[in-house]
Amino acid sequence: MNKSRHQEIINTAAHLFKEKGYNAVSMRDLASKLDIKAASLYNHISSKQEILAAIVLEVAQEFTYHINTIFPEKSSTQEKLEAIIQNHIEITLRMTDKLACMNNDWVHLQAENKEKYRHLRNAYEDKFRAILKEGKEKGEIKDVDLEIIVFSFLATLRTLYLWYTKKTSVEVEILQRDLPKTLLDGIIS
Amino acid sequence: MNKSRHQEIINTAAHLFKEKGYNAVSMRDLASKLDIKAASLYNHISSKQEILAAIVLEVAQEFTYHINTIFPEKSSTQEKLEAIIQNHIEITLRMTDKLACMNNDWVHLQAENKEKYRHLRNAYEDKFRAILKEGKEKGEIKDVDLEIIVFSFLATLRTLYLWYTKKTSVEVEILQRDLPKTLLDGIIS
DNA sequence: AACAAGCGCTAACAATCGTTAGTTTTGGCA
DNA sequence: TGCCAAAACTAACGATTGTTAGCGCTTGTT
Repeated sequence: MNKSRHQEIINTAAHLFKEKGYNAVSMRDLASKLDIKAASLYNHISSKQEILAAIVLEVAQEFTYHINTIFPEKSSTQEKLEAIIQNHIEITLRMTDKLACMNNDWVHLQAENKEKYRHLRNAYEDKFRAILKEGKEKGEIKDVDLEIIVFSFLATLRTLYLWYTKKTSVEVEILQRDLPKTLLDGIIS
Repeated sequence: MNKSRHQEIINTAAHLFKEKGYNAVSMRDLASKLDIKAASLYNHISSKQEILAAIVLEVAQEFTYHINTIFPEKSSTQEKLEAIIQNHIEITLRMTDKLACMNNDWVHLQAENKEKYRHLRNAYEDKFRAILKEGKEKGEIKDVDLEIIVFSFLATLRTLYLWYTKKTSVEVEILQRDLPKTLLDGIIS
């Protein structure tokens, strides 16, 4: 039940891109999934590249928006990090296909759009870094190389969609309960 | 300084596949990087698909081999996990391009080769799971959902090559020192 | 009843793809 | 020097790619 044909095309594209990758999905593949001919797509979109940009930038902006809602001062570093983890889980559930597509296919964006994406992603990472840095200065976080924390957190959070495709959605509560534990407190008892 | 032209082709292909993805690299691209014509490639390899399979399966077998060298009984769970982390770091450094290619492009393998890869990967994950399970039974590991640990560890370890391209190789010792800490003991002080 | 817009269609384009056939060049060994 | 195999080349193939042009049907509004 899509609002417009435009959105329907983008959603279907995201689904196909997730499975096969941007370059392996032809406009004819996409059209056939929608039970129309490839040329008919161009009544709704202007190019294949535009579809990719719409998908990637939508998700990237979603992340940007959410990290900016996290209070700068009030809560503890731990609470902030937990909020970020919950954001990732929530977005992963809500827009699985588009998120997977963003992760795998942003490389295929052309000049301006690729730069826009890179900018959004860097801004997100910088926000994340800043939270960790503050936490380290306050002594709430261990003395471990900061970039390694950034990397290992985001590596896990960004690829949650891989986990979600394998498991049933019943186990989401377990993910929400145990993923923060694992990332924040480790696994050694 | 490659042993044979065959290896040189595969190494160059891995490099290009890493940057642009399997489908975005044409045989003409590959040939031109080697200063020859596309048709000349076929004196050394039989198809583009064969190149991909060689790359992906080589790396997958490397991982399989290494996890089988980890003692089943002797060492503690922590030591085993540290050994696995070191393996991932070492392989990431030694065959960055091929590893990246495996992670991104295994989807484009055809039937038999894709199945071979899936089998190797599943076997690796099972070994990893078994180590964790044993650790949990011995009480060496926290009572956290096992699949979440598997996922978050492997998500980080498999994408180390992303980190490596950004940072200088000088910081590898820091990675070897702090990544195990981060993954095993968490970041909250 | 006439019109316009939305949305599908067929047909075709130029470009590029992986790959093959057949030929020439190269370089090391007899 | 002459030979042979390895490895380069040119030319071309059929298929597929993203995209455009132009046409026709449907539907709701004037």
